[in-house]
Amino acid sequence: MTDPRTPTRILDAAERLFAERGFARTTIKAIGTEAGVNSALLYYYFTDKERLYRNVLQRLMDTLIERTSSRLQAGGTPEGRVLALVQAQAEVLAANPNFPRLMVRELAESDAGHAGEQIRHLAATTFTRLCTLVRDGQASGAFRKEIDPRFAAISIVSQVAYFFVAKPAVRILLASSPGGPSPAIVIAYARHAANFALAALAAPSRSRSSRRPRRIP
Amino acid sequence: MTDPRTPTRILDAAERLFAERGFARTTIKAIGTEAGVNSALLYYYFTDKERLYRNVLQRLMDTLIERTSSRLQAGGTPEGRVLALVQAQAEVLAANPNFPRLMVRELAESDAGHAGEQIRHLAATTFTRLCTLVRDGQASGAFRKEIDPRFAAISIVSQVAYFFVAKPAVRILLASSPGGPSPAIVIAYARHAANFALAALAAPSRSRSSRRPRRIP
DNA sequence: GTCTATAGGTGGATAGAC
DNA sequence: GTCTATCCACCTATAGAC
Repeated sequence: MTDPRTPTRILDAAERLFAERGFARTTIKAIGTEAGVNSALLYYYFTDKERLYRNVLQRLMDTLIERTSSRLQAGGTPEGRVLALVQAQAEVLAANPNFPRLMVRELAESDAGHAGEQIRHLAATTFTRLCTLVRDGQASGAFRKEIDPRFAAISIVSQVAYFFVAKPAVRILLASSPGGPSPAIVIAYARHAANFALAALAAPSRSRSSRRPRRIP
Repeated sequence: MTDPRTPTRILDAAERLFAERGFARTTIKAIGTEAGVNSALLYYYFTDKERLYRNVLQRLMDTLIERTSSRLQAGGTPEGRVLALVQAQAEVLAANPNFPRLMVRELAESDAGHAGEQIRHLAATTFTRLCTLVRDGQASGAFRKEIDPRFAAISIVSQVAYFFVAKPAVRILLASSPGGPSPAIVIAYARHAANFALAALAAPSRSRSSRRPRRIP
């Protein structure tokens, strides 16, 4: 029985299991069972386990890039664009809970990773884009100039990314349901993160000499 | 030949390999070789692979707790204490590069983790402590009251934690050496992160009506 | 305490029928 | 395209000599 949905089924199952258990602990047989197909089929479609894994990652990255880049076209003030980026990032990660887990595993794997190159490149691209954005804001006078834009980019991305990675711990702090924080909380957090970043970046209003209390040099 | 340093050697080797490759991809034989001892000895000292892993994690967590709690006794202003916490966290993570990797793996593993409970508890404790600290600052008027202290705690921890997790990507952005960012950069980043957080938290100076530009409600 | 040898189990991958 | 059966490599864990 030829079923055109078989490859998709396999990818879906593989994505779920790889994210939950990691590459090594996930068996081909388990993926087959989860997908409801015979495990020998995985070889027919994806040659071997390694390639299957990379396919999973690639599919995830494609949707990520597609969904964010459409949200980032709109110009506007630097503040508005930072805001849009943070929210787009939060939305995508919230919609694909498997992505942050897989991504973080790859990052943790450093050099021994399966798809380290793809992932590192993606992360670096996000950082770089944000970095430019912060520089623009500094040039326009909206953001404080003493901040290193590269560091700022890391700070901003971190807030959102880590929220999803550390979900189990966050769940305890927020006393939220076992399935992770509710969509409402995720949205609230994303808004908080954007505000937090903007408040940190904001140039002091040119009003007074007593600018801003105690910061270290 | 009885050698009292054997258990330590094993733990050191195991820590390195588990952090690099993860639990499943790390073999008992590889640990033995790395430690320069016969692999059967691992069973003599640690019963089985699972327990060895938990011992590695436990040792790491003990040093983490010890080093940070000593740094956190000192009272002071809320700003000073946030500062101290961020820097202590950065120092410990920088000194034990294996820790963030192992920790993040466990977090990613969600429920299927080997030592999930320990790790989640540790993370939650850190969050909770910071959370209280932010609340104190809000009570004293040093920090803005509209911020949810739990969200703030997540934002603050994230900046530092993610920096170490995403090292490979950060490396590209910062164009730093293959061994990861230099100590000087790590210190600089830690200072940035503390400032970033404090600037975001700081209550607006009670000077003017035009407080702080464009924040979303 | 340390080592050798090996049992026993698991999982990736292939051959070949349908 | 899909399934059954199976091979083979590898790894955990133990038995037992020294």
